[in-house]
Amino acid sequence: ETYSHGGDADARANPDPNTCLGVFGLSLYTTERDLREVFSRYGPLAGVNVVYDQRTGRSRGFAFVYFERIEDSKEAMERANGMELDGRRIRVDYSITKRPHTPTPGIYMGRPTHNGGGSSSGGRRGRDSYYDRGYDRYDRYDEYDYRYSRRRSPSPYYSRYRSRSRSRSYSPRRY
DNA sequence: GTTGAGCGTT
Repeated sequence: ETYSHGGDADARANPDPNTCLGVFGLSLYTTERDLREVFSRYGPLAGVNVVYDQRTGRSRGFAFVYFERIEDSKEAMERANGMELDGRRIRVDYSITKRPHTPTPGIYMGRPTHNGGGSSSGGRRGRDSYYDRGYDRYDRYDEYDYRYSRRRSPSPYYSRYRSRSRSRSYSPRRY
């Protein structure tokens, strides 16, 4: 195991049934639209989210599919796990994480600090406790994050390539 | 069509 969390390893191996499915082993060229086509066969979806590499903009090869109903996600998990998609055999399992990380608020939300300790190393600052509570609070995901995660075109890879070749198409061909 | 196995802040 690459995970040193001990008890969490079991939760990773056997996630509880959930409306959020993790889909792994995807082709780099499988888009959210492709996943939507496949997984909407099992029931209405609440959202689809391919995880992209922040630097390259390419797919990292896994995605999250959200169902409205848990019965549908169960069926999708059983039927779509191991299916071939874009030449890859995909793995489908209940997600252990529910949603992307909560963005940093940028302001201090913690308890007021009294300058008594002033330790730069130790202890738990107010910021940490804010994050801890934030996770629990938003653990039950709502429609808040999927609405605006859909606006971007799935392939910045392509748009870069397109604009480049487009500017080149005006130069004359030779030889 | 840079692959592995991947649980997420575009």
